[in-house]
Amino acid sequence: MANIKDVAERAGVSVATVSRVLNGNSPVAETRERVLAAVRELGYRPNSVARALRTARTGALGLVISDLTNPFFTELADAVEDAARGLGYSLVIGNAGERPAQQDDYIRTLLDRRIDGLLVSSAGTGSAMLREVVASGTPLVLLDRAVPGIDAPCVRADGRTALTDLAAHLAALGRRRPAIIVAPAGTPTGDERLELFRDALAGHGIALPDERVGATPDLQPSGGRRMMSDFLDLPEPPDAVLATDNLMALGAMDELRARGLRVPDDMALVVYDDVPWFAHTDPPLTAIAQPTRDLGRAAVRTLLERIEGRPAASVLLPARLVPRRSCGEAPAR
Amino acid sequence: MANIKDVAERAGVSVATVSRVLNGNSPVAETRERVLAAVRELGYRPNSVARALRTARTGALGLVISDLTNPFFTELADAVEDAARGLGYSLVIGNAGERPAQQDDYIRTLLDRRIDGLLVSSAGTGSAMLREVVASGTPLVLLDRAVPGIDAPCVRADGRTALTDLAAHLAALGRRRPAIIVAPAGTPTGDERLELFRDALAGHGIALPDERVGATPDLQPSGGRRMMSDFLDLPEPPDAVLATDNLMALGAMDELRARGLRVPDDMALVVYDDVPWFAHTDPPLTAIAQPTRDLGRAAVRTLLERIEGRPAASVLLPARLVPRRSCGEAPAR
DNA sequence: GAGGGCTACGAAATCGATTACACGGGTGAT
DNA sequence: ATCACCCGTGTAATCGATTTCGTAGCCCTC
Repeated sequence: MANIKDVAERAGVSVATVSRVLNGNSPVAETRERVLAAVRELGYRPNSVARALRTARTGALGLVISDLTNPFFTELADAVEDAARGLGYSLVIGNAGERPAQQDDYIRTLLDRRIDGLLVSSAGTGSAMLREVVASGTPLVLLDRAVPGIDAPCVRADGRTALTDLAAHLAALGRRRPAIIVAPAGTPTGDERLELFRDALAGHGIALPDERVGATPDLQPSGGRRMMSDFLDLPEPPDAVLATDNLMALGAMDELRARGLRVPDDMALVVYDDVPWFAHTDPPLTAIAQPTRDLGRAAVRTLLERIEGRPAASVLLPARLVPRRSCGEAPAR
Repeated sequence: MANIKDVAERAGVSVATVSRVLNGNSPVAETRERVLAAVRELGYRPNSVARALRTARTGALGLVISDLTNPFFTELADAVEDAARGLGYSLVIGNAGERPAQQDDYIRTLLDRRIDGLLVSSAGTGSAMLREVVASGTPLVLLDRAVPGIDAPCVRADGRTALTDLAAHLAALGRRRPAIIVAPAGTPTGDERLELFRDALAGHGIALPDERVGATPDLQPSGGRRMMSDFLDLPEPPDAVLATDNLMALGAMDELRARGLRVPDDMALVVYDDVPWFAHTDPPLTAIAQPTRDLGRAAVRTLLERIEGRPAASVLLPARLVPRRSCGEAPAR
């Protein structure tokens, strides 16, 4: 592949001139044409590795995502990728698969690669490597999941309004014994959703006792299914279940179907994360929609602020309730 | 961040020695300990940009995927990412979103970044930039979709056996009027699936007339829905439909539901790509499962062969029929 | 017409690693 | 005892760009 020296020789100028023409920094001479012609003829494309070394900017962002195969994170990654490209950045992606060790591995190699900035939707609360990121001065933005003790802006959705609306929705439909399936205790996201939901229900005089709070070890269908099964085995089973992750909701539906129970007649079901699929289930599931693409965009924008040296604050975008038919009664629309 | 010179000074040796200790190339001296101590104390990590410039190897692979939000490709990307990491490579990802122009854009920047090898599941048949990749000498492996005129190994699934089995399955269940929903004509994947299906059906004396072949402009639910609608409006509607992409199947299901038709009683439905979700639909959909993760692994392995200068052949892995309940009768299991 | 200020450009330093080459000193063979 | 060789190490070239600094030539002004 042709390099800048080849171009310089062909155009009969120095490499400095070639570089200047290409970066539009200073000159505007008639050499310009000769240089551009040489570039064209040789099919020259600057080596961005060399450029990165010299300028200390790689033009790449790192994204470490907790689980790429979870549709919510897929869409998030897609939005991030889109935004990054729009701003001229490439994206180096790492899938932690919810394993903190792997996440740390990735962060390390991304730092070695001198990415210009890092986005992390952290698996677990493992913050050892994240602390190093902060120490290294690499711009960092947390995505979807805040990490205690890490001083970096966090971009995520706020479920308060949506959960308040959901409580009202359930109360209006006469559901008195709600339940919730959450991530393991200690997960900031899970804890928060539980707390907000409980508060919102309290506003309608509805309790959410611990027996109707099911924590799964992982965010997988199997966990959701087991929790639903436990709920159904209670002396007084719930009449509505909120699954705080889309995969867990899938499992919960399986269990209902396996027992021959129908949604919404026998059980109301609500899912956190409005992935397109849920509009195609039978019945379409009432969902809490996080503004996924907006989150991705906002995260990249925030990261760029940091990269360019400006201060950047955390971003909290409202999630909203999307009523469909899984709690009874058609949505107003 | 500390660099190799800092380490050298602290250890009282030359940078060459530091490099050699770290890369295990030649020495085994007692300086070794001093160097390692200095590395530890300074928290030194080699700058891979500099290393890449010098060695002409970036340790990164590029993946241009046709549509990241399509679950089939999500899983494929995930498998590729996994395999790449396992072999010590990072993955720079680009989502073409089925837009050839964007695909070319990505390929260009990936080449500029001097990735060690490139995986492309090509959107459309746009091969201009792919031709350049081949010309540049960058190892290239095509994924899932072959591109005519591009001399590079292609890793994909072979649907022949699965479609033969499907034809038998449908024939055994008494379905005589099958239909197929495919990608636009001219798409190698779509054309091939149509042809194989038609051949397989012919083996059972079943015809697949053009009126029961629906081509959608895009691989989206909306297209699948429209095609299903067209089929249902035929004077003699089909009694079984094969959707050759999972998203199109979703749309097809929507249309059936909207018309109050039931699967499998009123219509048998089969989906290409066995994404986990289809096991959770009601009824669970009979599917043609591509060995997605194996494809990803094989693709990376093939790419590495090329990177290491060995010749590499195309790989064709068999897809298989996963009978569930959407064509009638419970699967044997 | 001399000095000052631009402009356009080249020479060379630089980024941070790897590596070819040179060299000093120890070891083993003869 | 001498020579060849090897081992461990340092010096310096190198990868391909960007950027600082210097300079030649030009125009302008007084």
